[in-house]
Amino acid sequence: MAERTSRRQRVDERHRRILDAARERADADGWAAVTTRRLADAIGYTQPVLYSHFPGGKAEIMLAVALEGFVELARRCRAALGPGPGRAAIEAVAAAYLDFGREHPAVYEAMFSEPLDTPFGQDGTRPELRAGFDTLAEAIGDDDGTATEVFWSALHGLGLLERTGRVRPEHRAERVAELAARFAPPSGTGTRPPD
Amino acid sequence: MAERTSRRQRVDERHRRILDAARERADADGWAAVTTRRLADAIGYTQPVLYSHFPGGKAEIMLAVALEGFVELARRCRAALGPGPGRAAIEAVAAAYLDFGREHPAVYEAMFSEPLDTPFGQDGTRPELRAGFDTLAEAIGDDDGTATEVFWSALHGLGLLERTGRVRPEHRAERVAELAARFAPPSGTGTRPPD
DNA sequence: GCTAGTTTCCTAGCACCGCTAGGCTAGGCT
DNA sequence: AGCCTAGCCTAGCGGTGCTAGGAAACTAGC
Repeated sequence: MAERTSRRQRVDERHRRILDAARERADADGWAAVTTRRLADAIGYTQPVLYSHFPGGKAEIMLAVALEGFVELARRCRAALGPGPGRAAIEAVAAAYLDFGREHPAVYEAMFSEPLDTPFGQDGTRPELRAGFDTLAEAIGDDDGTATEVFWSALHGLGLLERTGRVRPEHRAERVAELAARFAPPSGTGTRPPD
Repeated sequence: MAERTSRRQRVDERHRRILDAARERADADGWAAVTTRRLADAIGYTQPVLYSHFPGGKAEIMLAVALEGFVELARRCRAALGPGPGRAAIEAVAAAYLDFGREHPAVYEAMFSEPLDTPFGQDGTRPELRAGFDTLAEAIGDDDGTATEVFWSALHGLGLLERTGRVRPEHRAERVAELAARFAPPSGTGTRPPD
């Protein structure tokens, strides 16, 4: 019995090491640099071992990294969200969101750039994918969903355009402030953009 | 002389066929489906011929497709922009922008998902890359640039999240309306979101 | 201790990728 | 006629994701 537990532990630990190696390498050099051979090398085994953990191959590994990313992103946004809605809360959540995207570009890419067959529409969506969206909705005081979708889109676009150098890097704070001003709830401190 | 012109014409026409084949195949099946072998087959030549037109290989072909995309996207946005700022103009420009992204997903991807070493910051940016941005700025009546960057980010994010199925497809019109309401200029018809 | 069966892992190979070196052929020039 | 150049193709490099099949090690029953 202890024998079997030990075996299970070894398998689990290897599972973790695959995901950690994939995430770190991808965040450092992009998903193209994550190859099955390098990944196998990183964990001290050969390619086929990866397929015993992830039969779907590289795509399934990316999906697993993405799912963990959703949990982490939601956790960070939740932590940044203060007691109630308002511009400060929106800015804090936005900054947390963008920070995550900047720190883990490849995880973020796996989360959002791939079609990801699992449903995302608000009905059948898995709870871990839903938590981040709910936090964004709470930040801007939206209960319909449309405003949250637009707010989220703006965050998503901001992170991507910043990463690919399409917007002025030094104006990041102004953009976050502008975004918060545009999406502050009507009854908040103010709805007009600054300046 | 006519001989040389004819030769030049043949080269130019082949150049065009490469770009057209790449764009069509990519928009239909994604850039991963655009391989140098298939591309060479499509134009009736072999692989090395591609490299006489585009020494940088596939990356340079994608860049060329992207540059043409910038021109077309700017043209469409400009055409959609009415006489002056206002919610209707914003909605029209936003719809034109999103339509382009939906019709040419791979062109759009080449335009914005790649790092694209040519500068994008407002100083040394090539005019064809600048035209679309200027149109967006004009639509929302912004002259600073920050609001335009955020507006553009929202459009960018909307298109991408829509394509990857992260937002409810049937709410597209509501999102565009919401976006226009949030970014309508202060002196416009109204600055409050609808509903 | 010995054998049979299972689990675990690696070797070797497939088809495909982007890309390139080198040779063949056809045409213009001297 | 002979050479030179441009244009194109054949063949091949190293790398990719992925998989079939066999070797080795470990477990269980006697």
